Amino acid sequence: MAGFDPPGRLVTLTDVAREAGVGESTVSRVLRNHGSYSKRAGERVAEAVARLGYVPNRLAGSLAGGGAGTGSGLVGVVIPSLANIVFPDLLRGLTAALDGTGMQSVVGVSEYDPDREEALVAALLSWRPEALLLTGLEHSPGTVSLARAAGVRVVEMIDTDGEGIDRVVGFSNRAAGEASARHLLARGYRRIGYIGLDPGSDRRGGKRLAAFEAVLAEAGLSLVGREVREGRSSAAMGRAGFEALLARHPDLDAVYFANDDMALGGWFACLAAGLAVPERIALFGFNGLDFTEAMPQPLSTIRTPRLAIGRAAAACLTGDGPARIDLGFDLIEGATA
Amino acid sequence: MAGFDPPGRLVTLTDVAREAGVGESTVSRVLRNHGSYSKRAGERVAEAVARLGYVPNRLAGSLAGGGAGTGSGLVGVVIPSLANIVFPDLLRGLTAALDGTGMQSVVGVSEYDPDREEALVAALLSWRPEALLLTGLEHSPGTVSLARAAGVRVVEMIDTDGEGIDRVVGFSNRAAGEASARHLLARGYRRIGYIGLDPGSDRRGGKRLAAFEAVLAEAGLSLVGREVREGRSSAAMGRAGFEALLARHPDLDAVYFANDDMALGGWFACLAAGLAVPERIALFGFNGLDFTEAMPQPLSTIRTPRLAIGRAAAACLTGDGPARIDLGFDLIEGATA
DNA sequence: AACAGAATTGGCAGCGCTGCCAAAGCGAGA
DNA sequence: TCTCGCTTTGGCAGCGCTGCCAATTCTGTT
Repeated sequence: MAGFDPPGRLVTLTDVAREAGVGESTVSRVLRNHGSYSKRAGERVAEAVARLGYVPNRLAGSLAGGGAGTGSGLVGVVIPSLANIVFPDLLRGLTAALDGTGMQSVVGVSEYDPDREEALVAALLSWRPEALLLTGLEHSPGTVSLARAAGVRVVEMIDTDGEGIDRVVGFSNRAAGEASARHLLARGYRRIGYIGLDPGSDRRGGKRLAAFEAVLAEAGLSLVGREVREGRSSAAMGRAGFEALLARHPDLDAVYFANDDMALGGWFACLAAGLAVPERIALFGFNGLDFTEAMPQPLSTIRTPRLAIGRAAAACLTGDGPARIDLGFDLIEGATA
Repeated sequence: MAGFDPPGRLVTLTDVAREAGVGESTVSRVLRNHGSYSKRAGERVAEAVARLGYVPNRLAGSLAGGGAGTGSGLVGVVIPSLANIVFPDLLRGLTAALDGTGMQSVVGVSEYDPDREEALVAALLSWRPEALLLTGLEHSPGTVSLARAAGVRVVEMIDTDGEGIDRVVGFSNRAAGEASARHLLARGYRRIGYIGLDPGSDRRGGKRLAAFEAVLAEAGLSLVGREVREGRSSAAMGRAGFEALLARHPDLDAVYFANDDMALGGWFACLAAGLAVPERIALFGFNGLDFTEAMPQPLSTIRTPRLAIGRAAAACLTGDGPARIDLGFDLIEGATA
């Protein structure tokens, strides 16, 4: 039952031309609706295509279509992870915007490893994509030179704090960190802890934290304690981290989390331990994931424009927009801080 | 600063051959490490590649490489959504398994629309992928005939309840629904409600529900009430649905949710309303998402082998495994039912 | 009916690469 | 030194399609 009608050759454009009784160029023009052709030719070709079940070969089409410039219809995308809904959200915005343009994205997952990112970029470029979408601004030198030499549009998504290769779409993680700190300070919290991931791999989290600490320093404060974990962030990690941190620093009055997943874990921990939030201890997250607003106490967090970033990145591919698009973020006051 | 060194032609294999002072075929053999060549030739080619910054053109490679069979190195994947972490998990398993094989996946998102799925399949097939990975067993006739005519391996993921086109990898949603019902019955719950999505689009959820109801019927019971919502499932939707359902049927003693996100929303609703779980009302989810185990009361749910499905699907592409792989699922007793 | 100008059409080179094949290089035995 | 058998090499056709160009077929005029 495997799908093998003719195990051999697939239907080609030449077959369609023969079947329709027209020339190859005419078929090509009809199929792409490019150039002029008669109504009659259009009908005959459409019939032949239907009869033969022709599926165009875009490998050939892209190869033929003027090597550089005309475009293959592929977009190469590198994201660090699929485990965190943030990146699928990015892809969602992207594919939604790409839908109907005839472009497809080829996705690589770097697992936060710059070397792997470089390998992926090389692999993706071998498909001669029309554009390359990367995540963040930190890349290996090899990645940068590959991207530059490719002669295609390069869009770096999410982070706007630094120099980009070509186009940059995102928001300022630094500003997000600062806003978080200012919010906590304004609410009167002074004994603040942090729970996050290894800044070596979580570059953007590291930027937020640095900005957060800078604001604390301005106020003559510093983090009371921090708990940094390795691996994939999760509610379980957030809960364990929170419990460990609170055991070390029972006098904390607020905790800043690297993201909402971990913050949810922290909230679970409070619930389990009977700690009043935010009276006994305040929680502040990052990302503004869907579930936060359904919580009995909506999580105080920062909502990032993930879909919009994906969409804007797609828009960059075609238009000649600005080199840098800052989509900002929203501070969600919530009820946990 | 855009990445445009030579706005015109990119480096080709012919350039490398000239630079290295060897023939094109030799370069090709060296680069693919296929066929025999001297050590000296290998070195000269490697140097020339490095010097020129050559990136192979796989469009051309795949086109040349014996049309059918030799393989393009692309895998076409269609998933219904990126908004639900379940499908990124699938991709994660897949890309992890594909990593190092030189294959890349091209992903399309159908948004649960069979027509869109068909369009995506056609679009993906135009890249002459080596395999086509679909989600679920329900497809439009057009999708099925396209897939069959393509002459490539077709793998349908997640659901094993029904006939597949070629290969099927997943678990039985029917069995999952039955297991959920048996669990609730065994725990003594009798007045059970359901909160889920429109079964027209959520086919697999519909299968689970049907099986769930069949088990209830065997025990002489039926669902006390159900709340079916449209759109993207979320904790907020689960919470709203739960509150609506409970308002209509205050005597419910358990609720079966279409997935964990909605169940989390239900749990939030209980927390907010001060309803004891599971004493006053029990909650049962589906999927076994990460956060469920970090909850103060771990959610009672069914853990689905999403990563393993992705991995197994990747394994199908190469090997000649069985037509159907059932990876099963785990019932997580949890503490909410 | 003849003609200019526009619309439509087919032929064919070539995109960059791989597979095939024949030619060349090489070492060892006669 | 010459020949045999193996390894290594380069040339070239062709994958399926598109772009270009010249040929052909219309149109509306005069």
